[in-house]
Amino acid sequence: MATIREVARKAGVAAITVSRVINRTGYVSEETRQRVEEAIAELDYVPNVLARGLRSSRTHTLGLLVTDITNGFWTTVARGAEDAAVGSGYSVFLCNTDESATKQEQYLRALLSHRVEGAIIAPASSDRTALAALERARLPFVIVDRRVPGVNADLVLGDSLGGARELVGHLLARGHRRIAHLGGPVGVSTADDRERGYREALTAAGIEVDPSLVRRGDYKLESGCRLMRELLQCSPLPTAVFAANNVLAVGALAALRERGLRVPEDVALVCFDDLPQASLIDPFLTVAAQPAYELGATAVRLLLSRLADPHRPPEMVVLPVQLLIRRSS
Amino acid sequence: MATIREVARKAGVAAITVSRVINRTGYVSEETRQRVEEAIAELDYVPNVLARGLRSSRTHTLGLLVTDITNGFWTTVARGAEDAAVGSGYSVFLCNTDESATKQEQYLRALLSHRVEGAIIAPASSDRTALAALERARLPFVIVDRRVPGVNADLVLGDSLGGARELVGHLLARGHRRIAHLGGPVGVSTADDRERGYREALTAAGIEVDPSLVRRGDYKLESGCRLMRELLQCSPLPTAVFAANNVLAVGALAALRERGLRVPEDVALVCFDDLPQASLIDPFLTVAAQPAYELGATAVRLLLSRLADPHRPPEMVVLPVQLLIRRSS
DNA sequence: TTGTATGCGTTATCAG
DNA sequence: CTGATAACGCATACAA
Repeated sequence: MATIREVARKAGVAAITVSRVINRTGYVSEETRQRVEEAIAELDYVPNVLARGLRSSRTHTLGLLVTDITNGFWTTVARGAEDAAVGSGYSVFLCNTDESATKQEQYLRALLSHRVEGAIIAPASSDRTALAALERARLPFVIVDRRVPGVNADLVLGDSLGGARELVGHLLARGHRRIAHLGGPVGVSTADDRERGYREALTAAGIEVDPSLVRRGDYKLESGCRLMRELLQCSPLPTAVFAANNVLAVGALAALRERGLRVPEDVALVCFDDLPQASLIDPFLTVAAQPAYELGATAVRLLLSRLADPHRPPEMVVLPVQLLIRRSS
Repeated sequence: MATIREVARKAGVAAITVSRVINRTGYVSEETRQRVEEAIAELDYVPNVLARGLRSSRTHTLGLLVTDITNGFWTTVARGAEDAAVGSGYSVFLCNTDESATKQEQYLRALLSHRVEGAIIAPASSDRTALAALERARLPFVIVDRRVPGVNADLVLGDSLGGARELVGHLLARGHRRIAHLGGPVGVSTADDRERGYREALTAAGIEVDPSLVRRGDYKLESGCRLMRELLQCSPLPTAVFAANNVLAVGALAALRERGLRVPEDVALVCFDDLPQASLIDPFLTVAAQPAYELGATAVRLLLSRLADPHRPPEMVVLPVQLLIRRSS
């Protein structure tokens, strides 16, 4: 691969002049610029970002850690983040932690090692020490989707509490009284908030929460399937189920089918997060859709604003969720 | 951030000794190693991959270009690739070209600029000049999912032709005679092969292909919707539809619903590529599932083997698809 | 408007 | 087993 010096020699200038042409810094005469650009084209010159980053400590790169790359919610967050970043001249390293604290740690090291200028993190664990490495390294970061207590960083969330209340309120309005909850990981703020919203909605309606109808697992398919199977042991059966996210809901559907139960005829089902493809397919679950694209884009905006002003106080942005009512409930 | 020299000073050794400890190259006494590792831990030292890559031109990084990050097929390919890469000490830059030749070009430049050691590419266009930049830069690469005529590179494909024949064969066995085809982009090998398989299966069954039942678009939701609407103008209506991929199928479903038609009662629908979540939901499309994870993993294996032996002749690997028969057809 | 000297953090090379 | 020196490709600081 050609280097900046080879380009310079071909164009009959010094390397720094080529640098100035590429980066549009400083003055270069029109004629010189022409010659340099020709030389660049002829040699297929591609600047070496390693050398550039090493010298300038500006890598124009951000990191994004998501917890489940196969979930449409997260790929949409990623697209929102990427579009916002590219629009500002940054690229994004997309990393999938799979809800694993170990993978999260490895990727955070990798991001530090690549000298990204900032990171957007959906924390796999609520343990704030997991982010301590970033703080020690003074790497600016934004937390997305989940609160982590005691971490002093910008934060972008969907309104889990409000969304859960609305979903359960929707079921109540349809006449359901025996409503179960399939919850996510204990300690993950979205899961905790959604359970709280569920409880508050029931209590406000004068319904006592039946502890046997509240199950917590993790945000995985198997969990949804297993917890739903457990719920189906209850008697009487719940008439409706509120799943804490889309993956849990799909797992629950599998368990329901297994038992020959139809949605919504036999059991109503609602969940957090949209099912992009399935939304076009029966049974059309009612969902509380988070603005995933905006979550990603907002996180990048906050991060870039922090890079510009490292001393501004941390912000918390809570984006509203949208209730998409479909025929299932 | 601490540098290797600071670690060296703290441990009372030369920088190169720290390097040897980190990279497990050369001999270091057990006692020295201990001291160095302590210093690394105390200083939170994270090696700078920019400097490392600059000096050694080994970045331990691969690039992966996919055409649609929101499609579960491609996220699964990415996971397969990533697992295989990480297992061999590589990390992967995941890039989403969105089927756009322009984005593909930008990302290829970015990969060259980051000095990745190799790339895995799902070509957004069948234009081989799009890959010329890689050949000029002598960057080893593997093509995945789609053939590009005239490119001399390793290739990993699913069996589009065979899978299409099987899917259409399945419909024929169910008694369908008027079968439509929703095809992908003209010139994209998967789309071309699938149309060919469709035609061959019909011809072999003694059925003449009705040109008005064959529509080609791109692999986007809108395309599936629009083409299906067009098909619904035909008279008599087709009794079955073969969509060239999962996204087209979902678009087709939307158009069918719009017209109040049920799947499979009114129109049978089959497609290429699985619908991971929707598979648990009605209407349970019969699909030809490609081994997406293995496609990704195989591509990485081929790429790494090429890095080890740049002169071995290119290989072509065709992985079989699996017919998942569900109740829709 | 252009150029020279220098160093970013690491590892290759050679020396001991 | 350990170290000194130089160089990777580029951009900063300063000079002309």
